[in-house]
Amino acid sequence: MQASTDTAGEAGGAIAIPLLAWYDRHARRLPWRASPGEPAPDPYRVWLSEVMLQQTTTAAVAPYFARFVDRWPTVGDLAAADEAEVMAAWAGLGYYSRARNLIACARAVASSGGFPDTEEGLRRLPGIGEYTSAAIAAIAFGQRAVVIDANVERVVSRLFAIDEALPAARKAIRVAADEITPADRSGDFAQAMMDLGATICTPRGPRCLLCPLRQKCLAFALDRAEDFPVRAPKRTVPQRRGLAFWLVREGAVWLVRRPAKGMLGGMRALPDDGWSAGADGSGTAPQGGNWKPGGIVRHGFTHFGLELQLMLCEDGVCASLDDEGGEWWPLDRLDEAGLPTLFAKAARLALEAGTDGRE
DNA sequence: GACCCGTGGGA
DNA sequence: TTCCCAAGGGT
Repeated sequence: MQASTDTAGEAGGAIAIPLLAWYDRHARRLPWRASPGEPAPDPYRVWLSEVMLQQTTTAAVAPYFARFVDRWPTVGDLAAADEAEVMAAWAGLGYYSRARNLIACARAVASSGGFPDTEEGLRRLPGIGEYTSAAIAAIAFGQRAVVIDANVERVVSRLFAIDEALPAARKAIRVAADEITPADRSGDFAQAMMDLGATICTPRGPRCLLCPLRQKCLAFALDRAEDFPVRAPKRTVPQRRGLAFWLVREGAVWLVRRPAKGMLGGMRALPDDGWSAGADGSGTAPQGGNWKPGGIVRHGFTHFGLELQLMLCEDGVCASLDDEGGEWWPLDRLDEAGLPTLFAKAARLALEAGTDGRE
C-alpha cells in the first residue's frame, strides 16, 4: 500500500489513515489551532496552550488563552512581564506551579532566541515534560513524536484491549502508540487521537457506532470498550479543617503572598492558620484582633477536602498579622488580586456578609 | 513508582 | 449530592 511509507511499524497505516480522514472532517475548532489548510501556529501559542491544557479542559482554558495572547502576544512579551501579573492572570486555572514554570520557561526561551525544535531540547525547559515536549515537537515543528496523554492512553488501551492496570500499563501503551503513529502529520495524528478521545472514545458512554476506528478496535469487538483503561483503585481523600482571616480597614482587605512552593504557591491569599502544611490548621486566630466567625467554605482539592472557617475582623486592627508582611488591597479592585478559587469563595462569602470595612 | 499539586463540568 | 477525571510535571 502506498501509505505504508508514511508509517513507522504499523502495517499500512491501518489506524492513522482512517483517523486522519476523520480528523479532516471533524477536527474541533480551538483557539490555539490553525484553521484547516493554514500553516502550523507559532510555537509560542502551541506551548502556551499545551501548558494550560495540562490536566485542564479545553473549555476552562479557552478564556485564559485568549487573555494571555492578547496581553502577551509573544514569548518575549511574557518573558518581560511582571511575575505578579502573570500569577494573577493564571488565578482560577489551578496547578499554580505551571504559572511559575511558565515564566521561567519564557525567560529561558527568550534569552536563547527561540523555542528548541526537538523533543530533547524542549524537554529540558521548566514545565515541559514527556507529553508536552512531544506535543510541541509534533504540532509546532512537524516532527514525528509519540504523543501520549490521558486521551491517547484511553484510545490505545481500548484499541488493543490492554488488560494491565494503569500506571503499569503505560509501557505497553507507549509501544502500541509508537506503532500506530505515522511519520507524516504526526501532530495532526496526536490531535486527532485527543479529539477522538474527547468526543467519541469518552471515559464513560463511548459512542462506538460513530468511531472511525471501531473495525480496528479490540475492545469494541469484545463489547467491552468501557472496561478500558483498567485503573488502580484510588484512595479516599482525607478531610481537613482550617481558618482564613478577613481583616478589613477603610475599604481594603489584608492579603498575603503565599510561599513559592507548596499549596497555591506564589499566589495572593487570605492569611490562614496553617491548614495547608499537611494537616489541620492550629484553629487559633492571630493575637490582637477582634475576631468573629463569618461562615464556612468547603473546597475540594485533589488529595484532600477542606472545611475552611472564615474569621472576620472589621476594625482593621491585628498587630500580629501586620507584622508578617502583606498588603492592603482595595475591595473595589479585589477581582484584580488574582485570588485562587478557594480564597475567591471566602472573599465572596465575606462580602455577602456585608463586611466591607466601611461601617 | 508514589505522592503532591486545582478546578470545574458532566453524569 | 457525590463521584469521576481532564492535552501532566516535579520531586
